[in-house]
Amino acid sequence: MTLARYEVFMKVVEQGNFTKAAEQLNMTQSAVSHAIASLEKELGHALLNRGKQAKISTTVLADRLIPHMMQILRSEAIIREEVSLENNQLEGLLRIGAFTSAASQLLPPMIAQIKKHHPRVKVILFEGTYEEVQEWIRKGTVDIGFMMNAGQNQDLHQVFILEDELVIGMSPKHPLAQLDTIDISQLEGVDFIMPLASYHSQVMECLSNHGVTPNVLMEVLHCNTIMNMVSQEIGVTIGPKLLFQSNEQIAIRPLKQATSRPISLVYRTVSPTIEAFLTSNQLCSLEGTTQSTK
Amino acid sequence: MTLARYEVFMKVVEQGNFTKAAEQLNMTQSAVSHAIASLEKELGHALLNRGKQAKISTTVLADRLIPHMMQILRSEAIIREEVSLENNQLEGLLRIGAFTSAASQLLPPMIAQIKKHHPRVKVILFEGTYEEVQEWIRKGTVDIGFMMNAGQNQDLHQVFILEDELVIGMSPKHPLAQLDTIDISQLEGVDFIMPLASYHSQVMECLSNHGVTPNVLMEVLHCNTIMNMVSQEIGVTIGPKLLFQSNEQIAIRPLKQATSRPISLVYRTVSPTIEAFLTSNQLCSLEGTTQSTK
DNA sequence: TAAAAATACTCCATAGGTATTTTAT
DNA sequence: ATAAAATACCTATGGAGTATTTTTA
Repeated sequence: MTLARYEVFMKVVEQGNFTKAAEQLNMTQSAVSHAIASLEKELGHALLNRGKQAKISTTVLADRLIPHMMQILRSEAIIREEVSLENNQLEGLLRIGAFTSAASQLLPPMIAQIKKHHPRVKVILFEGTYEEVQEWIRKGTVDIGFMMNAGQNQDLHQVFILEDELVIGMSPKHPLAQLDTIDISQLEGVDFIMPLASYHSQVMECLSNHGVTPNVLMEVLHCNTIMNMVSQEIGVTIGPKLLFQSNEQIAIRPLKQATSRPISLVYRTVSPTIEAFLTSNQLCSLEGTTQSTK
Repeated sequence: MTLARYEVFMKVVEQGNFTKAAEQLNMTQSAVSHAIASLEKELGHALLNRGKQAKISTTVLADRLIPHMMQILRSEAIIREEVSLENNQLEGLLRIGAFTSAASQLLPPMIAQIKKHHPRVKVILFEGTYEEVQEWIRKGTVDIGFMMNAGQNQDLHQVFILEDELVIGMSPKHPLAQLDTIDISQLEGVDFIMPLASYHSQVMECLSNHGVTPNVLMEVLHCNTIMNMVSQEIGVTIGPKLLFQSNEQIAIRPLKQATSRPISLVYRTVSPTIEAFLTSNQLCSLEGTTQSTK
């Protein structure tokens, strides 16, 4: 049994395609076909449903085996990382999951730090919604990721990063920008850009909690589009402070009824690369305990 | 990279000896030597300190790698179990850790049950002290084991089995056997067999808590010896009810100041064999929650 | 008919064996 | 002197390549 076969199999499942998997693994389509065939032969059962269907799909047995194959590959990767550490040159792969605001605001300096201390660590960023990131951490698609309200998650380690606050974002020329703090009721009937982005539900909750209905001009999916709309004085919006804070075209005003939520970095199991990532950013976790960085 | 090399390496570490490891793995000493050498070559570092020392010992790097190698082998074993399950014939290895009383009283019917339902599952019993069993579960030496006071152990699943009570064990002819319940103060000055077995500390605690000092005739390590002494009327003893209950030569009397402790089956990660073991004994666990079997 | 998977055939790297030498107690 | 590990040497299995055929959309 060679470990490589699991890697081939997982890549095929991921790509849904033998040929693409072969390319990514720098091997021939034939080798991939052989690998899968020999794996299936050794286990005595089919792992992939091919033919008849459009796409390749996994059998029920394969679905039960995949988590353990992933576990094996992860452990093997950690072994390689530990060895590279022994060579005073950490090498490895760090897959980070992040939602937009974290990816754009928090991550760049963090990645710079780990790259500075450990240039041979490859970082892959997976960007998605809050829910997707959470799922990726759980499933092991990413090694570590940002989460809101991480709370008492069973067996997840977490490091508190900061409190993210919902704020009003608007053009500095907007009348409301005169005020230091804005009461949410002041948004009643105001021209408003409704975000459909990952924090949509929070904004809705915030508005409905206080029975406020602004004049929703449009609903916009992408964060950048929202910010462009806002800076062009089309309307105001509500969003995480983190998202707006580096955009000098947008004035930020706290909400009197501010709702803030903790953002944490969360991971399932330590590994040398995760440890390196945390320590090069002066973050450390105390066994699932939330810990301040201030 | 073949998985087998990890298995070879782990067996060598376990046996501290290439030749013995080779025997257990049904291969030649030469093959083992090759396997270790190629593993060390591939990783680029020594894993074993040989020569100069009497025994083989692991390097610090090896110590860091071993847990992950074990994890890989465990996952691989689970994959095989899942596959055997697919063949309607569960095959696998179940390593159970138990202290004496559990091993002799609780385990036999349990093992009979799983053997009945799944004859191809091999069961290995590891008998040790409470502390050893606990350590084995933690380190993964055993897959599942009995624990006292399992409490809120971080990431261990547990299934409550029963409350085990400290009781007085004595010959039926002993004067105290007349009584239904015995007050611990009645043991003051009484001829006593002090157990050095795994429950020694509990007995000591029980006695000192109530300031009672019986007349300790001897201190005995083995449970069977203790029971023999007691049944031959040399003295009385204190021990877990579980231990005495099947010995009809020994009268059991509850202590008025009874101290009982919960015994649970505890495991770190599920696997098909563990699941089979639990379900064939009508035990099921609710995610780390203590659950009664009554 | 085009793209993807399977197969036939070949090659060679390596896991593992036998026999022997080297090393450590 | 003895037991255990390393090494030299050999074999065979199977992983991976090229070239080709088969299959499915």
